[in-house]
Amino acid sequence: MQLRELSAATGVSAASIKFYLREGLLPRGDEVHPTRAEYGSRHVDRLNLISGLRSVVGLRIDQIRALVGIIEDPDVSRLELLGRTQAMVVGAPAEAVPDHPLVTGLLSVQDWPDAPSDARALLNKTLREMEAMGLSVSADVVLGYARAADQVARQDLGAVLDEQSRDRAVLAVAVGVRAYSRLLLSLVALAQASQSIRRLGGE
Amino acid sequence: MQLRELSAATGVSAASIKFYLREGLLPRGDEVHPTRAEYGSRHVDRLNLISGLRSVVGLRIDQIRALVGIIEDPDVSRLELLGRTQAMVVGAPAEAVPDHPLVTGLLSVQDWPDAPSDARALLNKTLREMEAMGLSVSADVVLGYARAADQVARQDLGAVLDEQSRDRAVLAVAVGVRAYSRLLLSLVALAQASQSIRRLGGE
DNA sequence: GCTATAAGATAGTCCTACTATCCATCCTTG
DNA sequence: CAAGGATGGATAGTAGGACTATCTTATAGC
Repeated sequence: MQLRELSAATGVSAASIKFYLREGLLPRGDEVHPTRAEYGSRHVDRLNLISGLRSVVGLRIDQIRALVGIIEDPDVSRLELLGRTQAMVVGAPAEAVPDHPLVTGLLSVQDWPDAPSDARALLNKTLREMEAMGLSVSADVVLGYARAADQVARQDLGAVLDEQSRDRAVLAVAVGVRAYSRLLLSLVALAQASQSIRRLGGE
Repeated sequence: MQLRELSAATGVSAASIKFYLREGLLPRGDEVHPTRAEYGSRHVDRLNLISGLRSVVGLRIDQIRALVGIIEDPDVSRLELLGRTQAMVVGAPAEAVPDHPLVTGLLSVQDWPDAPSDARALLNKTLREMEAMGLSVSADVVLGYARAADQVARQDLGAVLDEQSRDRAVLAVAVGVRAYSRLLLSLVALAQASQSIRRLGGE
C-alpha cells in the first residue's frame, strides 16, 4: 500500500498523513526506494487511532504523541497502557495528590485495591477542587456513584481486552471513557433539569 | 470604578477587558466623558462569569456571547436561562431526539417530569450513539447513576437558586454540572482501574 | 527518453483568543 | 495653568495549534 491508498483506506488526506509522519505519530513506511514507501495494516490502525483520538475524544497532537510513545514502548504492559490512556482522556494530574478523607473510606467499602493510580489522583484532585469552589460533596453521593461505576467497570472491561493490537485497545478505552463521561453528564443534566422544573416550574 | 480598577478587582488584564467589550460579552460602562467610563458590580459579575466559563468550563467566546445574550433577554425566565446554560455546557443537540426505551422507564422510576428538554435530548442521543458504537448500557447501570445524580441535583440546586444575579446563577449551574460530571468520571476511572488490577494484575 | 506521480521538506494558511500600539482626550500635580 | 501620565476606544499584530499548498527530487511506467 502506498500513501495515496493509505489515505483512501482511512479517509485521512494525504497532506494530513504527511503531517502525522512528520510529527512522529505515524511510523514511516518500509522504504522501497527513496521515493516509494510501503504501508501496512499497522499504519491503518494507527491512523484510525489518531483520527479517533482527535475527532471523537478531542485529544491534542502532543497528547496523542505521548500515548503513541507508550504504545510503542515494549516495557509497558497492556494494563499500564490502558491506565495511562484513561488518565490522558480524563485529564488526570501528573503528580500524586494526597488522599481526601472520602477516598480512603470509599476504597474499603467498595473493596477496591488500595494502590496509587492516576484515577485515584484525579478523584482526590476533583474532590479538593470542588471543596475549594464551595461545593460540598456528601459521602452518600460518592458511595452511590461508586457502586454504579463499579458495575459499569465490570462489564466494560471485556470488550477492551479482546482487541488484538495495542492501537485498537487504546482507541477502545478512549472512546469508552468518553462515551461514559457523556452519559454521566447527560444524567446529571437531566436530574438537575428535572429538579429545577419541580421547584421553579410554577413560577 | 474605572477600567484599571475593574481589572484589579477581577484579575482580568485590561487588554482582555477591552477585548470582551469589543466582542460584546461585557456591557460598556456608564460613559462619564468620552475618555472615562464608570464600571460597577454587574461588570465584576460578568467578568467572573466570562473567565469562569472560559477557564473552568472551557466554553468558547461565541458560546459565551450566546449565553450572555440570553442572560440579557428579559423575556427569558430564570428557569429557561438555567436550562439553556446547561445545554451549552454539556453540548446538547439543537434538535429533538426521539426517546430511547431506557429514558422513558427512567423518568417514571425517578418520578422526573416528562417534559422535553435539552438534557433529555442529549441523554437520548448519547445512548443511541453508544449503541451504535457497540457499547451496551444496562438499565441497572443507568438507574444507579440516575439515583446518585438525583441526590446531587437536589443539593446543588439550592446553591444556584440563592444566587442573586443571573450572571452568578449561570456560573453556578455551569460550574456545578462540570464539577459533578468530573467527579463521576473520576469514580468510573477509579472503578475501571480497580477492576483492571483485579483481572490483569497477576499477568 | 518523457511525463505523471510519490515522498519528503519547507513555507503558508486559517482559526481562536488575546495583546500591543496608537491616538485623542482629560485628570492630576507641581 | 502647563506638563505629564493615565484612560477609553480603535486598529493591527501575535502565539499556538492543526493542518494544507507548494516545491523538489527521484523514479515508474509507457
